[in-house]
Amino acid sequence: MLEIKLIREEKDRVIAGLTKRNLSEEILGYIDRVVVLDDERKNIQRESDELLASSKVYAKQIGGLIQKGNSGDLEAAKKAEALKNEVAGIKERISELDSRSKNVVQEMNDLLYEIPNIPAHVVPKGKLPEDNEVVKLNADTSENAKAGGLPHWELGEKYRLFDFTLGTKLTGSGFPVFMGKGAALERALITFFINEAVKAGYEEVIPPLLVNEDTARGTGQLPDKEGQMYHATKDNFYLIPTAEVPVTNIFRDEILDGSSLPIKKVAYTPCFRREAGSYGSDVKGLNRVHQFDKVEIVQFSHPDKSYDQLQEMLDHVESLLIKLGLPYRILRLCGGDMGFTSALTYDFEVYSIAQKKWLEVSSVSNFETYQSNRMKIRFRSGTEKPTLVHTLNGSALALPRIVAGILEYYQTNEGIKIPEVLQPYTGFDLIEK
RNA sequence: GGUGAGGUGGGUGAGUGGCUGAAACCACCGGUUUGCUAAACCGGCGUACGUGGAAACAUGUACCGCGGGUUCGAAUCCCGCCCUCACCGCCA
Repeated sequence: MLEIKLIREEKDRVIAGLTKRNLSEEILGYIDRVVVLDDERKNIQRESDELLASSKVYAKQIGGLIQKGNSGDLEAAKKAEALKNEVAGIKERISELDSRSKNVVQEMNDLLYEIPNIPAHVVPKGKLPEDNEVVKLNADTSENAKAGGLPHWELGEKYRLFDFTLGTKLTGSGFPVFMGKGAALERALITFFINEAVKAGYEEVIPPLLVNEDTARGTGQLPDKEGQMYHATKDNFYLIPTAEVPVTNIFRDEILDGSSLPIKKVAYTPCFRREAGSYGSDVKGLNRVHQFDKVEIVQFSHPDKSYDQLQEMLDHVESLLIKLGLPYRILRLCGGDMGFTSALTYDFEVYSIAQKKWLEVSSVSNFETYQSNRMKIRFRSGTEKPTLVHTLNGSALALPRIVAGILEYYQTNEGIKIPEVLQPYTGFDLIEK
């Protein structure tokens, strides 16, 4: 969530930034409402603090009087009773203020949850994916370029690499079963991606795949995307939709040592997404599934350095695609297409030559303090006050679409060639019938 | 899953109704002393929000796992939940 301080102090900048997202008037109206509520919160606290202070004084007096009363001073005992009545009145007022305060804070937080992050300066205006800015194109998409061939789902069947029908039997649609060289390729990619990230200075972590409510709230999955997560209701755990959730929450409610920044973590996890409402050619084959593997990189950065770190992450992700030799492009997402919590997002897309469409394989974002404010992830340098860190994350990379891209791009009459960098990991260089 | 013990500041740990935002020690920071280092000594050393202030800072309130309750007054008593440890059961 946005910092209330920022909204108060730089309201114009906040509103100007948010208009890039094409928000409704209603949401923009929340800004003013939040400030009003915050004022109310302050007034309530001021009064309540004063009453609490006076009741503390009374309590001490009463204590003294009761002691005197116990040693026979009837006058004191009487006075104690009188004061008790007085305090009872104060207490009543305090509890009144208390419940008002709870309501105000609740409403304020509810509204703050509805206000998305402020897009960075470079974010283009726009509503739709078409408005995204192509910042790099490293692919030949012309008709006479390498094109055609079988789509990956047919290749998967032909070479027995994965089986959707079997997945449906075991679970339901969108849960593919990888097998044979398909499974080996999957595993090879995971290890390759992790090794590359470790080489780039990321520490590997293996987090839990189920998280509690606090953790899901921390990264904004709750309440915004409740319906997107699988929910184990008996224990009230959520299956993670991305490693971002547990990994970013590692430092929830922590004050980090400023000299430890940036902190870089990489995690491989399966990801679970209900994808309610998706349909059509988007969900064909591996394009969109309910369970998939992903290697995620996460950084906790000093606010002054976070855009340098973002660039570093972009370079890292790009290097993976270059090493795999796949055609790709990089998009800077427009205000309307960007995630709710992000300040700046770059998407990496691989060109599917058989489907003649772009497949998103990575999304790299700087969240600035939007997540860290919610999670209270701060750092301190020397004796300074704690300050919110910037959080960043990106896929490096999301597996199924990379597999799709590789299968389609590297298919030949002899079979599917394995990119050279992967061969040490797969142990074979060709997938044949 | 059952039984028992327990959750206090960065760490160890005292504290069973008021004088405790919390002893003491360790760690850490500043200073004195000192050829240097160490030791010794002195001082400081949580977070959030409010109020005043340009700021340094001062001050009020809250916080002793979390949430309720009892009481004039709760770290301390009561209830619920979470977690940790030990033993038993089950088991990869």
